[in-house]
Amino acid sequence: MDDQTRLMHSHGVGMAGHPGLAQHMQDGTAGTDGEGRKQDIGDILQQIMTITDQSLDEAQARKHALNCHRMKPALFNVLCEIKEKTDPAPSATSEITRCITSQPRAWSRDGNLSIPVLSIRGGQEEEPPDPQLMRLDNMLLAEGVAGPEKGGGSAAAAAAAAAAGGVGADNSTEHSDYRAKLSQIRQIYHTELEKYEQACNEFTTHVMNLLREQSRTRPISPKEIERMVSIIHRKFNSIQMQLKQSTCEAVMILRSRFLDARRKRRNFNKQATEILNEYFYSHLSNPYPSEEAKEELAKKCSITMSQVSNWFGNKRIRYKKNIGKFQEEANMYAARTAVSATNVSAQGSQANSPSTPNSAGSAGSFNMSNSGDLFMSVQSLNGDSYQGGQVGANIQSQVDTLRHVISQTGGYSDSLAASQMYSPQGINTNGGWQDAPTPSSVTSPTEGPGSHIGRVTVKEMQDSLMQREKQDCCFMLDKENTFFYLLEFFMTFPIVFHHRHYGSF
DNA sequence: GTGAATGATTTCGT
DNA sequence: ACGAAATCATTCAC
Repeated sequence: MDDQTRLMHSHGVGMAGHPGLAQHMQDGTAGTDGEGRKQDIGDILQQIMTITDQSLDEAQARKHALNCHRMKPALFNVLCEIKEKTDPAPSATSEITRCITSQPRAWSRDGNLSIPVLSIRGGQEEEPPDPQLMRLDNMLLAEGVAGPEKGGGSAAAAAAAAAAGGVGADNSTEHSDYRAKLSQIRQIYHTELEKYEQACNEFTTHVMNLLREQSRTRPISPKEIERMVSIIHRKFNSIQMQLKQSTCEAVMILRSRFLDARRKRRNFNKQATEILNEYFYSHLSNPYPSEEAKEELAKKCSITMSQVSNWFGNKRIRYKKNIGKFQEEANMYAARTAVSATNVSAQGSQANSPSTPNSAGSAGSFNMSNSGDLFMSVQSLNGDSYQGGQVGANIQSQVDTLRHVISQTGGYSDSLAASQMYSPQGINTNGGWQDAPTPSSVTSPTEGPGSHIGRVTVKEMQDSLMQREKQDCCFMLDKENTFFYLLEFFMTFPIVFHHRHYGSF
C-alpha cells in the first residue's frame, strides 16, 4: 500500500459517497443543518481560492484559520477522493518515491505531510548521462579544472607546454602565468559550482516546504513532488552545463593565448642565431645538420631540436630564394669561420700534436666537431692518407667558406667559374642543394682545370681583399687580421689540399 | 601604423 | 619521416 493509498485510507477515503464528510456529519462535529454545512464548505473553498489575493500576513492568518476550521478534515477527504479518481497511483520505482516511502512518515490526520529533504545527487543519479555534459566534464578534468586540485592544473599545463614545444627559460614564467590563470578559472568554477548546488538545494528545500505547506490543504502525491524536484534539477543542471561550457571556453582561450606556439613566438636570442648561422654558413654546401648536430645545436642554443629543424628549413628556403640578400651575412660568417679555422691551424702547428684536435675556436666560433675535424683533415692530408667521409665533408665546408669569401672579394678572374662555385653556393640547377661533395669531388679532374683556386695568387688575394675592404665590405675583423688570417688559412689548408691534386699554387 | 624579419605550421612530394 | 614551399602570426625597427 503506497503513501497515497495510506493517506486516502487514513482519511477514510474509499467509502461510498463522501465518507469523510459523512463521518463528520455523523459524529456531530459537522452540525445539523445541511444547508449550513454546504455554506461552510462553500466559504472554505471561496477563502482558499481568494487566498492569493490577500497580503502575506492576511493570507497566513487566513490559512491558519482554515487549517483550524472544523470542516477542514472533511474538505481534505473530499479532495483526496477527487484526486484519487483523477490521478492514478504514482510509480514507486523512482529514487524520489523510494526516498519518500522509505521515510517513517505518512499523511497525518490533519493532512500534514512530513517531506524529507531530497538530495540533488539522488535526483541526478537517475538522469541519463548527457554526452555533451560528459564531454565537458572530461575536458575540465583533462585541463585540470575539475578533479583533484593538486598537480591537476600544473600537470595539464606542463603537458600542454610540452606538446607545444618549449623555448627554454622563457617557458617557466609563461607556464607559471598559465598555471595562475588556470588556477583562477578553477577557483571561479568551483565557487560557482558550489553556489549553484547550494542554490539548487535551497530552492528544492523551499519548494518542498511550500508543498508541505500546501499539503495541509490539498493532497500532494509523491509523483508531483518528484516531478517538481526533477524540474528544479533540470533547470539547475542546464545552468551548470552553461557554467561548464563557459569554463571550457575560458580554458581554451587561455590555452591558445599561452600555449599556441604561433602566438607566443619569440625570436631566438642573438647568440643562438649566431650559432645557427655559423653552422649554416660553414656547411653551406650541405646545410643539413645530422641528428647529432641538431641535438648539439639545440643544446647550445637552448632550443628544441624541432626548432633547430625549423630554423634550418626556413634558412635554406630563404637563402635559396634570395641569395643576394644573404651575401653580406654569408661573408661575415665565412670570415669568422675562416678566422677560427686559422686559429686552429695556428694552435695545431704550434702544438704539433694531432691528439689535441678540438682546442680551436675563437670567441663565438662554432665549437663542435668542425674544427677538430678540420685539424684532423689537415693531419691526414699532410700524411697523404685522406680517407673522405666526415672529415672530408668538414674540410669541404671550410673550403666552401673560403671560396665564398674569395668569390665575394672578386678574387676569381673567371666569373663563370666563380658563379658556378658560389652563386648559388651549393645549390644545383634543380634548385636544391647538391649532395655534400667529397674533397675528391671538389678537386676532381672534371672540376680541375676550371677550378681557379689553384690559380689564385697571394697577390691577387691581397688586392681583392684590400679592394673589397676599401668598398666598406662587411668583414667584422680589422684589415690586418682579416687578410692574414685568410691568407694563412688559405695557404695552410686549401693550398696543401689542392697542391696534393694539382701540384702547384 | 607599416613593412621587413622571423619562428611555426601546413601542405605536398618523395 | 623528412624536406621544400607556401603561409600564418608575431616581433621589431622605423
